[in-house]
Amino acid sequence: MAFPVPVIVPVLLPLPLDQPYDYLLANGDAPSPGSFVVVPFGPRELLGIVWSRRSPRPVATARLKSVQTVLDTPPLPPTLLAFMQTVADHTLTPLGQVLRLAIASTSALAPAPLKLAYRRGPAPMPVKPSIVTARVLAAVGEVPGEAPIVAAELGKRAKASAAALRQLALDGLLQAVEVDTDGGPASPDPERPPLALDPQQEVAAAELVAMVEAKSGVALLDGVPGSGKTEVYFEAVAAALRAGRKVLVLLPEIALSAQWLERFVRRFGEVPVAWHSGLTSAQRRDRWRWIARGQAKVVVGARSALFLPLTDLGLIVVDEEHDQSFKQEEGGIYHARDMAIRRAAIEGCPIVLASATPSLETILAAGLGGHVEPEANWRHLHLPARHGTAPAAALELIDLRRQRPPRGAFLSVRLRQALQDTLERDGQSLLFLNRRGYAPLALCRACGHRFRCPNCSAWLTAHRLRRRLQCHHCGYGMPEPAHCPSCGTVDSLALSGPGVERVAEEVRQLLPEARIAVMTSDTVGTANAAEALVAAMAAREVDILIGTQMVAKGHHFPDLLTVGVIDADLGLAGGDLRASERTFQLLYQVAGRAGREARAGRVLVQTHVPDHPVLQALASGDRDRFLQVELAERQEAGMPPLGRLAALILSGPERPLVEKAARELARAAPFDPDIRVLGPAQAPIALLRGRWRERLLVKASAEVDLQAYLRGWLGAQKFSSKVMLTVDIDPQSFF
DNA sequence: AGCACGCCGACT
DNA sequence: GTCGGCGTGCTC
Repeated sequence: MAFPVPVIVPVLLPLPLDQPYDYLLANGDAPSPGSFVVVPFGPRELLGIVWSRRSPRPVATARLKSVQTVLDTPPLPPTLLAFMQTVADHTLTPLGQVLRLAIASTSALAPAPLKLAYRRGPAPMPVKPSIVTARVLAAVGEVPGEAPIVAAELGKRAKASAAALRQLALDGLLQAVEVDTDGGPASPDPERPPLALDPQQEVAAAELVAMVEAKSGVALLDGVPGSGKTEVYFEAVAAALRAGRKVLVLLPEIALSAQWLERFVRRFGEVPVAWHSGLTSAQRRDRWRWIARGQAKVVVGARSALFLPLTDLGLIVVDEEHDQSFKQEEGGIYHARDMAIRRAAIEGCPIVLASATPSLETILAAGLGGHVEPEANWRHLHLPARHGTAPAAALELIDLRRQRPPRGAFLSVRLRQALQDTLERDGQSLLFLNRRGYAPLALCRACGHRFRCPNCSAWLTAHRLRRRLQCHHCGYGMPEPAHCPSCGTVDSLALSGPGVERVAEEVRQLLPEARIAVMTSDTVGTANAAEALVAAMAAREVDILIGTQMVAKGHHFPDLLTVGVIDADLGLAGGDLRASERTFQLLYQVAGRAGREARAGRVLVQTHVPDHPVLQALASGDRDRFLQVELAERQEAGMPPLGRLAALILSGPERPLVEKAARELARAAPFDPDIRVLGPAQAPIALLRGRWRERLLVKASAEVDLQAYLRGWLGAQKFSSKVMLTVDIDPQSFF
């Protein structure tokens, strides 16, 4: 008989700590790594997980505290633990902070509460039952011991109140029981007939299926909007399901729409398990448990789904892989696409990156740029043709320097005519302007005072509908002022520049009979509202849709004939590293909305710089030429993806302290011939949410171990507690 | 991340 | 004379 020997278990806590702490467990067997435990930590009690390796700096056994509880929640799988370590190493984020991403919510760990239900009780049927009693007894069935019915459901079916049911239970006519109603998710069926694919799609699908069978590989699935990328990767999903393995599909939050789910249901008969920020805590709890228990076969979610405890993964898909929203900027900075590639490697499964406008990183790795050989195990699957026979939309640049819109207006004559013409031909139009609100600048007509945010270095945007001035970087807002706070002049507010609300106003004056809708995060706050507007558009209840980048994402509107881009130059300003790439992707996606079925569409792009390479590439429809030029430029500048980059951001409420810390940090940078440290310089938005920001850029050649260099440098640094350092590996934007 | 312990200003 | 500010440091 074995004596219960106390074991030492390392426990990782969801705090910004880089190491597990050791605890004692009194009764023998150590729980497996990934198990959930509650431990005392200083004066408090915390939820943590058993980690896979001991703390590197052991503490005397006598000083160890004991694990308080081992929860019976399924442990996080070993592959997820390995993945968490990888993410921590790559992003220089403390391991414990990465754990926070994997523990969706504490309530996820509680089992679903049991529900009150009733079945037929032992008491005999009364001779003269009341009407309600008769209805209830008819609903539950005659025989005691039949399957119980959940109280709420029974009440609804028999039109009986909760009190009436309670009374019947007291009388013994009903018997109250508690039931577990969590039956798990529906199972998508891979054996249903696949959707019709054309020969090129068949070829791509077969390659993906082969990758699923080989359990490895990275594929760029590259095809214009409407080329059927989704249907193609569905066949890889089916192959993984047939092999009894599971699938994770990552989508940008906004793309996780009813339209995507409908297509999935059409192929697989059931909905997948969706994971996104809009779930209620009960939904989150149930779904997390389905996934942890291995019941969820297909999980589709936004970037946070990457940390779900899926086991037996047979395939990961990152759809719209170029999308900016895959880059998480708060609470641990990581890029979901890059991390998904690492998770696939750890899980031993292939990964598909789908996009009509792939990121330069993906283009380069797939060997498409012609700059370098493709990385081993990468392949490029091209879907050139549009599914169906829609002709590609013609794209026309409108030179605003020559075709100046009327004073105070933002639509050129050419664009106005196109809208009118489209309306007369009974087609739909879409106007794109990546600017919320009415006007990006509010000023006093009398003294020129400009309204700015007190917490950020940014102007306030005027929102006419709400009659407010609003900061788009923090929550600050104020009512539209009746008089100027600077000179006191009454009614002197002038609104300058266009926002979508103002464009809507202009269109309304121009075409009073048109049905107009505005789609921005202000007008459609929830996923459901966005869904409803998309449905209204698809049902031809809207003639002209005006929106921000929300409208650029994969919606399908068959009668959309005209797409107008109000200001193509917006994204090009600012000298951002990825300005060209982003603008190209966004405008290409917007343009892809036009004329997707039988009728030819047209795309009109207003610009002041029609000669800009991005716009020339768009006009010629030559995506690959744009990629060549852009890659060559990045190579010249030593910028990603041909070089490596990290941004160090110091921030804090006191400007001098932040500046001093930044200077000292730069001075402490170790010398390395392959690395250049630039800065410090003020971040483009120097004041953000009340914090001053200074930035350093670390540039290295592609072969350098940037993380090792940064660890060596930053590990030795001490900061005042009023200054915070954020490390952004492979920064996407410079804000 | 909390929370405690530790040194300098305005109050019962 | 204390109450309390938040700056530094620790938590197995």
